[in-house]
Amino acid sequence: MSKGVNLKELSNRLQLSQTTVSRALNGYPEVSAETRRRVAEMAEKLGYAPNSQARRLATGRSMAIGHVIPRSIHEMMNPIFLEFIAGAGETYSKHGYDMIISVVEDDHEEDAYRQIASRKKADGVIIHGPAADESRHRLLREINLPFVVHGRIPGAERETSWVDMNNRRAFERATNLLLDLGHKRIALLNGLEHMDFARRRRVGFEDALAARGLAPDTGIMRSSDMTEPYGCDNAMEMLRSGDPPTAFLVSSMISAIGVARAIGQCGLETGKDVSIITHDDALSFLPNSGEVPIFTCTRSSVRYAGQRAAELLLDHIADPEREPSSLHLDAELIVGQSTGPAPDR
Amino acid sequence: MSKGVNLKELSNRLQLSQTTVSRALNGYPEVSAETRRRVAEMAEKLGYAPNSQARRLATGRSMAIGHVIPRSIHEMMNPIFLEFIAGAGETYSKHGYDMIISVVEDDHEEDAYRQIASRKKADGVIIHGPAADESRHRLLREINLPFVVHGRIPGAERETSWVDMNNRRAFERATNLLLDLGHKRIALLNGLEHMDFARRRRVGFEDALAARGLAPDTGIMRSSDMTEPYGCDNAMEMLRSGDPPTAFLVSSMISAIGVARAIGQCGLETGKDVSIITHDDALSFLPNSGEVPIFTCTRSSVRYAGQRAAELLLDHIADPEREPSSLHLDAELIVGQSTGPAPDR
DNA sequence: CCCGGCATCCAAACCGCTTTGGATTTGCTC
DNA sequence: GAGCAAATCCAAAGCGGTTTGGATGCCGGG
Repeated sequence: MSKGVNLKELSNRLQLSQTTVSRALNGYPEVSAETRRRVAEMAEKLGYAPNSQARRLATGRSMAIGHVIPRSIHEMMNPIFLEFIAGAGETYSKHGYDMIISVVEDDHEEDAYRQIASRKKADGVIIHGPAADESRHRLLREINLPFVVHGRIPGAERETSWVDMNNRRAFERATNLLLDLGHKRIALLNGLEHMDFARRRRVGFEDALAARGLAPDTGIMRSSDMTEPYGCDNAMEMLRSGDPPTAFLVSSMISAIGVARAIGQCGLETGKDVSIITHDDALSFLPNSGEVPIFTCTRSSVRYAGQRAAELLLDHIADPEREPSSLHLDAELIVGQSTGPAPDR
Repeated sequence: MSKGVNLKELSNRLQLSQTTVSRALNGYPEVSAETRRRVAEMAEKLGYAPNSQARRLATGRSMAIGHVIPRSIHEMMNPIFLEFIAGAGETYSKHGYDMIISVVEDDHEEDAYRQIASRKKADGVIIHGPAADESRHRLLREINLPFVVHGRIPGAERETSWVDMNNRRAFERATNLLLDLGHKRIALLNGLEHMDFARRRRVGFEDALAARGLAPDTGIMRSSDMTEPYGCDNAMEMLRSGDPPTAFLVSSMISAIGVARAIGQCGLETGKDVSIITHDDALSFLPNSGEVPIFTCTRSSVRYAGQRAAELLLDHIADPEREPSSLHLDAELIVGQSTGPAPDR
């Protein structure tokens, strides 16, 4: 455990060439078992660890994955992002990769990607929060930087690798559950609809309504950053209107909590007077579990998505010829305490 | 904007030596203005960007800061951590540093630090969530890796650099506010008290009580991971007991939301029947602002703390001889809607 | 006994940049 | 016009690994 031993010194001590020592440590075959043992022993004794910069330079691979996040991300600079990162990070460290995160000014995102590529800072990146009019994938292809999308890029599903949950289907099922419970007037508190995932969720919602011959009422459909007050304020406004909804379909637990607060403040009871279904990203600090979860929800672990997205990316880096491949995660529909039959009018 | 031009090629094209080109680009004085201009122009034209691995190897500085986070962090694997990271990240990119995050198995944390040091992966690290019996600072000192603590290490305040808020004072003031409002029975929902910050908050709470000749009642003091259900369940239990508290002092907005939910479920009104003061880390997705914030709170921006901690660390890396220095942030006490005079009994 | 072949190991080139230690030129002073 | 410092620029030596292209020694086969 001494400090700063490098290859040269280690090989000197062993009376061997750097070549042999390097090979012994990296598991190449042209080294005798006995020599390999000696090398390993001495390396351990001297606390040798290869300098990563030197190795990266020599191999030409940076052994790092980049995540660039704009400074003022809306939806993203939220816990969901961290949870994803945590999942991806597990995969990276398991494979000896580093995770580098660049927080950049909003208008420097493209620059950040270009730098990653030109200065060889990372071997690949992950695209977060694809928008409805996404373009980052073109840039990345142009600069030849491998990537995987968390979410899907509309129109480029075939040609890109991605990991996403089935947003449309999840919200369709959730809506059906509410309809089955007799709810006719269902509010939608969606995320920002310039984001692909929010758009898909909305389609799922509308499809379910349409299947029963119902038309969506834009008067009780909102789209915004999914904060707590967003949920509370909008729910409050709707509940106090002349024709209040009897159920809410919400895109995030955080906002759902706000909705529940509004319901309480109106003297109503969640799950009885008013129902809520929310999407649950299975965030660690916002558990919605227990025998009967607080919220009825569509659930899909973003952390898991992070792990898998990272694996996909590493696969593509290992074999650049590989065809794009994707993972479609299905959200569970879990019945909790926040839903009940529509109240008699 | 072509690809892969390196120094050698660039200097060939310019009919200059690599030395001169390097110097011109890095702003050294021994280059004529005219030459510098030519170099800059050609570099731009060919889209030259120095390979960061090579540069790191040559300079011996990795230009990166490490953050190691255990896989199953409790308190930390929460939005607070991300917000801090975001702040720190801004500072890093402003100074040309990369941020590398290692998510490691809980029992490999020490290993992670040793690797960062021995393989020269980062020039420094930030210690997150110091415990009451912290020891990471010793390890880091031993392996000679510069660091800054987010929080404080009890007993090592002098010898380490840190950025922390005034936890004790904040909770003392909050408690005083409640006492001034006539509350006699105040519950404390604290974070995990093996963490330094939680311990300090508790002391502040107890000090304020003691100053008025009151003894803390451990029957209404809890310490746990600051989740939403934690707040709700514990508040519920206390409110339903024979001698319920009239006010709650809570360590996190997330849990405070849970407390509010419990209050609602008991048919009581927050800010009237029961008061809440929470600490507010100013998380972007949990805004507690507006003319009159929802929660009365002690507020201190962790994002800001992240920025400053990063600056401190970079300063120390730039000048290793520098004495440890620290930043003590003061939390504001902000009155919102969740507090009111103690109800008559 | 010679030779091809395998098992081992090594010297040196290379990755792309920074930096040291001059060499050459230019500009002034006296 | 000599002398000297300042201004410019360059060749080459690292930084610490990986990898190519042999050497060397030892073996059994012919």
